[in-house]
Amino acid sequence: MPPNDKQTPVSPAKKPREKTRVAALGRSATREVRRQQLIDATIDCLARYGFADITMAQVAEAAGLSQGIINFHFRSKETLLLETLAFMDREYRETWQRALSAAGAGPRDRLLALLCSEFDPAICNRKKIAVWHAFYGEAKARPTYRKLCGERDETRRQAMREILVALTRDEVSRPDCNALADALCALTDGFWLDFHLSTGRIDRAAARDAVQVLLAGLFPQHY
Amino acid sequence: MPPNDKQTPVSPAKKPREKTRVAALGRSATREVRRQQLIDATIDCLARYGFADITMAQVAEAAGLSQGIINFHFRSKETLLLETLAFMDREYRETWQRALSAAGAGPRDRLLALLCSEFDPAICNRKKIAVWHAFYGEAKARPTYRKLCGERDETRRQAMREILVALTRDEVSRPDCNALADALCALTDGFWLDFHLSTGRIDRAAARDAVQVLLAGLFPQHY
Amino acid sequence: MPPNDKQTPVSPAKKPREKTRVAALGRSATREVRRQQLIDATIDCLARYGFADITMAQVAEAAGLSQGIINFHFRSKETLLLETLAFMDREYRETWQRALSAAGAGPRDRLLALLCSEFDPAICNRKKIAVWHAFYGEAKARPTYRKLCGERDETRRQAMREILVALTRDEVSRPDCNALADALCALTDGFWLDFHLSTGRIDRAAARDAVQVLLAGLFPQHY
Amino acid sequence: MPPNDKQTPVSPAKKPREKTRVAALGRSATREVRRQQLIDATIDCLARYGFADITMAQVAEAAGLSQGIINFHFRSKETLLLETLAFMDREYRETWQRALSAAGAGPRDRLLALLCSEFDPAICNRKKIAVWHAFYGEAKARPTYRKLCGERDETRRQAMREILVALTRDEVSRPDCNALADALCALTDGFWLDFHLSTGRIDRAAARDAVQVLLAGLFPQHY
DNA sequence: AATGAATGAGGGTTCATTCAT
DNA sequence: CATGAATGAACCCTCATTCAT
Repeated sequence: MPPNDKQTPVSPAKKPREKTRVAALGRSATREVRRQQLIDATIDCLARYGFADITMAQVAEAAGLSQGIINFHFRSKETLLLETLAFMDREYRETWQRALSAAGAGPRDRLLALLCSEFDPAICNRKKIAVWHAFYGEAKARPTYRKLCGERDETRRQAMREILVALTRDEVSRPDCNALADALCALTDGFWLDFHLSTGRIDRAAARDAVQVLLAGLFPQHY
Repeated sequence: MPPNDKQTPVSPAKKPREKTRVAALGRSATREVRRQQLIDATIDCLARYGFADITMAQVAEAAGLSQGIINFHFRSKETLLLETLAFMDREYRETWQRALSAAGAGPRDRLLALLCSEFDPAICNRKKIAVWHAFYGEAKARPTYRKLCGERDETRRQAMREILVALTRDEVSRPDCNALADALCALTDGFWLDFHLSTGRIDRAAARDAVQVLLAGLFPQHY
Repeated sequence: MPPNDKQTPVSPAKKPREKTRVAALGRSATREVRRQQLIDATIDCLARYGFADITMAQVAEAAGLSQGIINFHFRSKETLLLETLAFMDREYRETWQRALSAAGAGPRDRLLALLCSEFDPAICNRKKIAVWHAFYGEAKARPTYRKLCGERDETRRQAMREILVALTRDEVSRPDCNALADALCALTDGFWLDFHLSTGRIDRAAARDAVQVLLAGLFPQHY
Repeated sequence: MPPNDKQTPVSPAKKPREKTRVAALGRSATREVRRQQLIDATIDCLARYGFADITMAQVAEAAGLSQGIINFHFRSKETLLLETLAFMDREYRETWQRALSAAGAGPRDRLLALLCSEFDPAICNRKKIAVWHAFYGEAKARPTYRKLCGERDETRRQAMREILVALTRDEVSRPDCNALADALCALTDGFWLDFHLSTGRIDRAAARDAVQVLLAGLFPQHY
């Protein structure tokens, strides 16, 4: 099971030439529905064409809507892209926070839950990973992107630190939890890059296993 | 010491209007010199403007040359970009291979050398890292990029595997060296992303230390 | 009366800077109207600037539209040029076919009608002739042009042959109708070139007369 | 025998990368030799690429010389083109004038000689005809070309008129020699266009025959 | 709300011309 | 004389954005 998969097709109906393009959802789809529809299409197109080549026409086409509509629902291309990033940011945070909530109070399980949530198919799949890297690629040039992505990581790292502190509370020679948190976060980010660059040489399960090998090495009493 | 630094200014003199733009190097700079000059400018501009916004005019300006010259020395924008990636690929490979050569034969030192070479300022600095991520960001959309980057990683991973096998040869319960190699490679890649997204929260030394913390945990008899 | 004339001015109003350039025809002019508008402008510009120097900016300006519109309605410069040729081809064929239809069944009148239709002001005027020669000039380099022009001529030549066969049916020593058809077709083509290269030294009427002199010499019993 | 043929190859040696490009002719080829070399290459390229697409680089390449040399021997592209036209003009005039000189004093033979000289392979071949039509195509846009081509035709037409006057001196009802001259000149020009647009449907011999059919019809007592 | 024709700035690229060697 | 790297203006085309319908 490589970390991509079903990946919904960009343009479900290849010929939207029939009169009422928008018939499917009805002309009175709420504002929010339309916006999400466009954000989804943006994610598809970003994965498919990349940041450098994506065009508003492609996004509109992928959404089954007309050219001009993006500037109606979003102010500009830049806004659409930013809100797409914001959406992915929310989705990402919710994933690991939900995993933590489900894990209970023990640091051993919480650490595992936090690490494994990185490989949740909802966020860890070819398309989403490609889009994340598209945003990373622009981060240097666009401070807003860097800030958002940086904060996202920092939040997770902070959670990681706290769990590690709890986990190692009773150890005789406590390790540097900050460094460990940095390393564990880097670890999963690195696997994402691996997913992104290789074509199926490693899958989510293998990555998860490798993480556990490391955990077992680091915390033999816990894993 | 954050992992960027001196970063030579893109356009030192903002006024190239004086007659002989090319006077500095002489009109007869060899073909290779001119090409490298343009590749360097491309790296600067990619870091500064990103893949989506880089223009050939910017590159030419940054190189202190005229617009048309790029299509003279390279065939097209695409070619220039590709050769820039190829150049960075060579530089990267040479860095860790040189480090390995210098490390001698012992697996303990070789592993450390390989890991630490990732933090060599020559390749691990804000600018170069930004450029790498710019290429990563386009990898999904441009198979050639993905292939190059993927192969680069695979080569290093293979070296890592061999070292780990040697290192753990005499252990009673040998760990999964493939998984470990994956993890250690992911680890350094993840730190690069950290460097890229955060603004100075971690530096090369800290990352190197964190790696050693991990090594100490994993191979207490060696580190 | 030289074979050009009124030649509508390329850019009637030199100042298209007022907000709604397209106001005259309304923004919703049908697709076909816009296309024809651009083809007409292309004909004007081809006659005025020649194949080597025509630019899409000139055509758009001549049509009173904006630059980008050409690539919206036609795919490329090449397509616009080709469709312009196709339009002139249709117009040309319709002219002589209409003349034949109007001429009745007698070969004597049909021959005269076919020959005279070449001098119909609708197709035989400075502008159109210049455009035809612009296409002829490119025919060697662009097989599509050559093919279109060649077929156009062949169709007419075939009609000419049939008329000549009918005309000479009862003659004792029948001439070579194929050769005659070739010659008569070449004759009018040659007059077009004469119109094109000379400045008013010969006009449509004179050319028509010269053709009749020839006919009288060749078919004294008919003309 | 279609009216093209041997057509010397544009670039005899496909790889002029060997050091001394100019070795063949020697570096000290006289000024005139170089100029003619470039004019010949221009004729080749005009036939091959057309007026719209010919570039100085192609011409230099076809001549086996380097880029910058054209602006050395001719002032500009425009000058080169103009001198190429002048060369072809001279060649053309010399051909029919030589034919006339060889024909003796009798108008019957002179008329035939003048007409047949149009089909002399030296000037009537695919390449040269293509080049002539390339110039014709630009005639409307470039008055100089039109003037040259127009005068060329007028000179020949004048010769034609004088011969026809001499030929018909003793006829009872003398035809309109001006109109006849126009027609006969148009006739051969038309055949050139036919050669140009059709691919081998007619050859020089057939065209010459067709001309003779016409002459026989017009001047039965002479032909 | 939605459409899609229209706009026009800006990009990559070509190419005539220049000029140091 | 000849070379070919270098220049820079101009071209075709793309595309975000606007706006009449």
